[in-house]
Amino acid sequence: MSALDDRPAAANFVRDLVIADCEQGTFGGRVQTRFPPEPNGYLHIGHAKAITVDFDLAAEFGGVCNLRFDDTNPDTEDASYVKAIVDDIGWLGYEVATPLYASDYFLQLVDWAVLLIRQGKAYVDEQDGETISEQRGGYGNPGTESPHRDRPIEENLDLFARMRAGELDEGAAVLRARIDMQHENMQMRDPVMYRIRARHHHRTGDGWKIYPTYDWAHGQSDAIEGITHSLCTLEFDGHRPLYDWYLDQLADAGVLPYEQPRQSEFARLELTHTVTSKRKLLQLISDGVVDGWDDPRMPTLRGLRRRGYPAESIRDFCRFIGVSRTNSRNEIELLESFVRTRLNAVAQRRMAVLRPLEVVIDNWPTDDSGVPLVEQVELINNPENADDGTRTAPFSGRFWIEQDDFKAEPPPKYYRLTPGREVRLRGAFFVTCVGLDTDADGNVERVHVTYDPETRGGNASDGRKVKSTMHWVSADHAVDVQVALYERLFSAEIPGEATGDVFDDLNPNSRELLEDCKAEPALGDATLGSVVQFERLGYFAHDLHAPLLFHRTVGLRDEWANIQKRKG
RNA sequence: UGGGGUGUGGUGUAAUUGGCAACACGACAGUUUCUGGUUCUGUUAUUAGGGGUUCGAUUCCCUUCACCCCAACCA
Repeated sequence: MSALDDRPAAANFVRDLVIADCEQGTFGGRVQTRFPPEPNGYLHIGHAKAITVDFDLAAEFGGVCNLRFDDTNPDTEDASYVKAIVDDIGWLGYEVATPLYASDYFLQLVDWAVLLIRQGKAYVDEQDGETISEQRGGYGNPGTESPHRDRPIEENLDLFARMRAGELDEGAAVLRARIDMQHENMQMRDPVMYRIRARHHHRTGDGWKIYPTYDWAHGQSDAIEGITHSLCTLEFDGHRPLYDWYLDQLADAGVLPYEQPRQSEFARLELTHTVTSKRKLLQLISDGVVDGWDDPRMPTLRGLRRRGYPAESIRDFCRFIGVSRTNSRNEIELLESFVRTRLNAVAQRRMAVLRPLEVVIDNWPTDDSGVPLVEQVELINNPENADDGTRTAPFSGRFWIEQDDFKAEPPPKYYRLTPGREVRLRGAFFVTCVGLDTDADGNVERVHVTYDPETRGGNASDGRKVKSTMHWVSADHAVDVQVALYERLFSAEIPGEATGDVFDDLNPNSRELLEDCKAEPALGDATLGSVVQFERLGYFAHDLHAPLLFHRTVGLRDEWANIQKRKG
């Protein structure tokens, strides 16, 4: 654990609740949480918040957090997602001893359902879904009771057994809790506990013909595992009375193995310029807007990872934004600031030129046969970390600079290379612009400079200063690389706010692939997946597979860009 | 239409439960610097509105308003 991880957990209402429970001995001093994803999609930044809250809270109070797959709907779930989710959680930095599955409790759940039937608290309803829905009533109007609501217990037992045995067709019947069709909370109007679904399940195979609903499975799974604090998002707030009702019945029957767990809800994470809805992420892929779940523009953990976001920075962010019940949306800039903070400390510096402009040193020395001499200059790997040491880079009479770093006619406050001005080439020499070559259209093709041999290493012996230090890459030694530049996937802060359709706010320039970039030779020794800083440009991640492809993780804070933006 | 939830700067969270509204991001102005990065400093708020109780209210009471969630055999 690094220094940033040591900061005390921020105050929040859930943590206060846990502290109060510990003081009062509510759960015998135990704290146990769970993260319950449904294995039907990939984890994204929103899940990262839930994971961080669930795992950190348990860890802080000496408890454990279970990873439990909520695999109660065989229609959409798949084993491949299970694997990816376990993998992503591990990458985020959390240890999962053994993944658990709601499907492991199917037998227990059925036993408990039978218990409720015997107590007259559940019944089989043979009406179709549409009828049941109509009878549920609406906001303000009470529901009406099913004609099957008062059928004899033996009949319910028999019908439920037949549902389970596969003797009834899909949709022919459901098991319902017998609560209150007049209840002002819709969730309490005799909710469905089981539906008939003769499907293959990724873990239980073809044995089950009925599957429990979320509400019936979730709280009971919590109880079986000994969960104390069942944390979920705000939209489940209305389900809490039902969560408690089921557990109350089982507690009254004396069958719960642990203290009765409690559910608390907090606001989900929303980010500006980002969508996290599973449906919309899927559509981005199927429409070909992005390349897949791990496209560096995706808010998925796999995407962020490929983009170069350190797992620690995601955790820092999730810890910092807090836990509350206020619907809110965090600025993506905050996430990026945590990424920069982490990367600034650990990323080694390298030089690369994205849009090359050739510079020739007119007074550079040659050997007897007219070949330019080559100097090796020493460069610091990371000014933030002396232990990273130094490296050398070749320097000769021709090099590349960024097109942006030269202006024939400089705008106000521009202090990079311009005719007549002297600048420093990082770690090398001072050079002064003495001329330029242009093509037929007047575009700058090449810049001519002279260098001062007395400035070797980057300092003038007479102590004179220059306004600007620029990065460069020796033209005769450059490594050709490709760089993918990324901007926000959605240009609007709140995608879809204006028209109702998030896809109207897609940024057409979310990716720009630069094929003709020049990098210093040290970049040739790629460590796949690692992140470096290209000096003055930003942080760039080596692709996981292609050694000479770099993804821009995030740019450096750029005051010059702000100055230009302000001028419009 | 009924029920539930939430309102603190541009943004997100705090405030020892009635005592100078704090932290961070962003923005702006400086500082430092061989990265227009980093560092450091400063500026950026009548706590949704209106009443009340009190010496004193983000906190307690009344009231108005705004936003979010709920009528899947999804989770």
